[in-house]
Amino acid sequence: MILKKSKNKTRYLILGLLNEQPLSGYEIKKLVDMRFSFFWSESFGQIYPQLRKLELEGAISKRNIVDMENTSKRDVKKYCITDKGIDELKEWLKEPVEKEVVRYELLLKLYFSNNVSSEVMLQHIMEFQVAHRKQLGLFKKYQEELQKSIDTHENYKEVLMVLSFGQKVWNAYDEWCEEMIHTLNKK
Amino acid sequence: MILKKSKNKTRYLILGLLNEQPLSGYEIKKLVDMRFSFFWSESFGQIYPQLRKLELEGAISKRNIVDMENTSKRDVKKYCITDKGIDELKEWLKEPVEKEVVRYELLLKLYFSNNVSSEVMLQHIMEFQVAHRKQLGLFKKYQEELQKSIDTHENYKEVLMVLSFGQKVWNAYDEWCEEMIHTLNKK
DNA sequence: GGCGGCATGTAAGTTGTTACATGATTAA
DNA sequence: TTAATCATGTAACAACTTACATGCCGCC
Repeated sequence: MILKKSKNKTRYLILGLLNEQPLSGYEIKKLVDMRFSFFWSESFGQIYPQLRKLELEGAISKRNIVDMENTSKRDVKKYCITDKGIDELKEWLKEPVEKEVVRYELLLKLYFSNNVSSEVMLQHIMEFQVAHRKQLGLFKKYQEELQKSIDTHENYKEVLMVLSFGQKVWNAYDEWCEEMIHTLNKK
Repeated sequence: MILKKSKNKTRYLILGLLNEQPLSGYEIKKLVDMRFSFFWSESFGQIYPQLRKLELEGAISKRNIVDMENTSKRDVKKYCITDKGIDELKEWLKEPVEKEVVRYELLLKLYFSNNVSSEVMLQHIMEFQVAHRKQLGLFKKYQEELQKSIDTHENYKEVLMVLSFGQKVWNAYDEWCEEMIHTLNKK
């Protein structure tokens, strides 16, 4: 009987984030959208059920907070990581990284694009460039912000490395787009 | 009543490939694994049912071939694209490209890696580099091969553009790995 | 005789998205 | 008062993987 390991990365994403600070499901979603969106994504439909599962298994614990701070009566469900959860996170960090999932619809279309006028591909590539340039601008902003708060971040070096990856790769995207736009315009 | 468009890209992958030449399900899988693996993937569990669906809808047609060429009696199911299929392919090519799916487990681990010794991340990054360097070497080989058979490829320009994307991005991966290995070794 | 590749397919399970329901609070 | 945002959740669906079943062929 082989023990099947969970391929569900949502689990470890939650553990990783809760290891920094207690969070609610909603806050996790927002954090991922803001910080991780260029290399990761999650939906509520994944987060909430996984939170329940992790709690049942004792990897995280729930604290119903009646929010003393701002006198609002709404109770937010904040989750904290447990020792068991920390252990599981560390185990996962040591395991080999699985091959990343990438699916570029742009390249699929480009490959088959001899069936369509070159203006169409030009348009697609220009849109791709605009979308990714927006992200490219954000990397610098994040890096500067991070510099200001080096002391409060125990993992600022790691975050810088992640941002550096983004910058390098998104820069490659941009250069490629420039070349392709040039090529297609000559046609 | 809003018409829901198929987000299932397998459909268009099949149409695109069959527009070049008639193929069997098995051949489609092999082709994707060889040519597209750096930006796309498909499994048999996606291909075969989609072939059936496309045939029922009249976008492709089946030819049971008794394989005259090599005297084997096995019948291979070769599929051809129909005019209806060509129309659908062209329509799809014109539609805006959806945001690509990317999920880098490596970056997720890196982000949380202050909880684990730096040797662990060093190992992960080195493995990432080796795997991607292998692909980086293939790009050049493909380009050279393509040069030899320019005349027989009506879409060689498009293929070159796709390969150029791979080269630029995989090169960025490699540079980033080099830097990170350097940084982590100093620790 | 057995193994690997060719070839087609399906069933079960997992993963992930989307749309919706609910309701409170906040800001225009 | 109406829209947006906060906040939690679920149900239905869609997409995708994995493992298996089947059987042929060729080769060592």
